[in-house]
Amino acid sequence: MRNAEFDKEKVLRAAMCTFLVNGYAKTSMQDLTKATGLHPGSIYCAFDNKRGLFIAAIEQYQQDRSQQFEQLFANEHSALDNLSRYLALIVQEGLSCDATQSCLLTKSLSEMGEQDEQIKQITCNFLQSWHLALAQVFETAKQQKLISAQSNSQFLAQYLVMGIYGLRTVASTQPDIDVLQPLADKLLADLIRQ
Amino acid sequence: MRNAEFDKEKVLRAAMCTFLVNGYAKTSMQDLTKATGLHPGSIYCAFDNKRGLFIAAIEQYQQDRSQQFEQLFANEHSALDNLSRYLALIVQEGLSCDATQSCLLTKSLSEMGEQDEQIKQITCNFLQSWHLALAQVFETAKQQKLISAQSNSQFLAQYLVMGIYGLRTVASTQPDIDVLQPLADKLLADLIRQ
DNA sequence: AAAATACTTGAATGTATGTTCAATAAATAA
DNA sequence: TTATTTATTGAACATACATTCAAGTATTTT
Repeated sequence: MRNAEFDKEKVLRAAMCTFLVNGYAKTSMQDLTKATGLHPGSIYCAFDNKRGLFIAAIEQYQQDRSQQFEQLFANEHSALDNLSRYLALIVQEGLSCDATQSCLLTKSLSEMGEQDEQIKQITCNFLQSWHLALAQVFETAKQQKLISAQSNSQFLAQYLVMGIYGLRTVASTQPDIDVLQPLADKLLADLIRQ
Repeated sequence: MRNAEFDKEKVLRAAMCTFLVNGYAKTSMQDLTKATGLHPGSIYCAFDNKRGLFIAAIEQYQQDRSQQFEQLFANEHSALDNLSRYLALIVQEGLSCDATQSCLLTKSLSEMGEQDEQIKQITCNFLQSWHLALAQVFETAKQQKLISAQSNSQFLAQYLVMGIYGLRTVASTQPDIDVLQPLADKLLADLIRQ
């Protein structure tokens, strides 16, 4: 027996960044060996092929984002304050003009959803679980009497998801705080309005 | 002298569809010769190279969309009715599950914006002119006293742009009328609210 | 009609790519 | 220690790709 020498999470995050900057198709194995420090054979041994590494990177991405999400919402603050902080974070990411801060799930879905059914399934499932997590936040807001008891948490979460997708795209054309912050503010206001 | 034998607009729309389905990187010259009916040499003669054909296809896309937009809004109906019809169209496109109905500008920006500055500029400019056209619609709504005179048309258009970006992404994960229509309805309602 | 011009054809070219593999090294088990 | 298993190395491979080009064809100009 012999264990792998490399740190799997580090390798996956390096691959993740490379895929985020170049996209899947334009990321070469050479890019990946440079970014991860692994030789081709090691990548094929550990992840089967380029696509396998990509899928593993997507899964790592989801895990990292989920953990970040839980950390942000795991407190006793008002759910709406947490939502506000969450949107501020997304605005910040948009301002950074850093491709490694954008969403690997939507980017991959946009690039490959049409041609790779499995990757479409994986990304859609992860996006769906994000939607559900947001719905939970609105449920909490309801319990905290911050929004009307008649509110449809599911729907509000869907609307917020839509808004965040849109906000990220706007950020890619206008990474400007004076553009993004008012949009985020109105989005939140429209969500909590009775 | 001798004129090209092919119909340039037809060729560009065929290329457009191919790029929309496969993305730029995964569209091969072979795909393009098959889709357009042109031989490689003809493509290189008319458009320089694959990238030149891509840029020409983007420009054709913008022209087609602008024309469609103007047709939809060139009437004496209420500006809000026109907006409502416009959103219904976008919902329809989302339901179609047809990659050729999605937005070539945002898709190209997402795929290549990080690596090709010129394509980033072109797509951002076209998206910006769309934003301006929508701002004009809100100006009209203001003149028609359909929205408050204090409304910021520029901002409302930006918010609508954000919503449409988001709606299109939601459609790619859930092409379901029961998901998309309520989102479009709330988006419009939030726009015209005082 | 003849010359000139410009488009069309499709095979050929060189390059870049994802992948494989045999040799080597390291770790564990017997 | 020895045997066995598994990871690492990096050169080699086959393929697929964007692009070129020389020959052929059609149209216009003189």
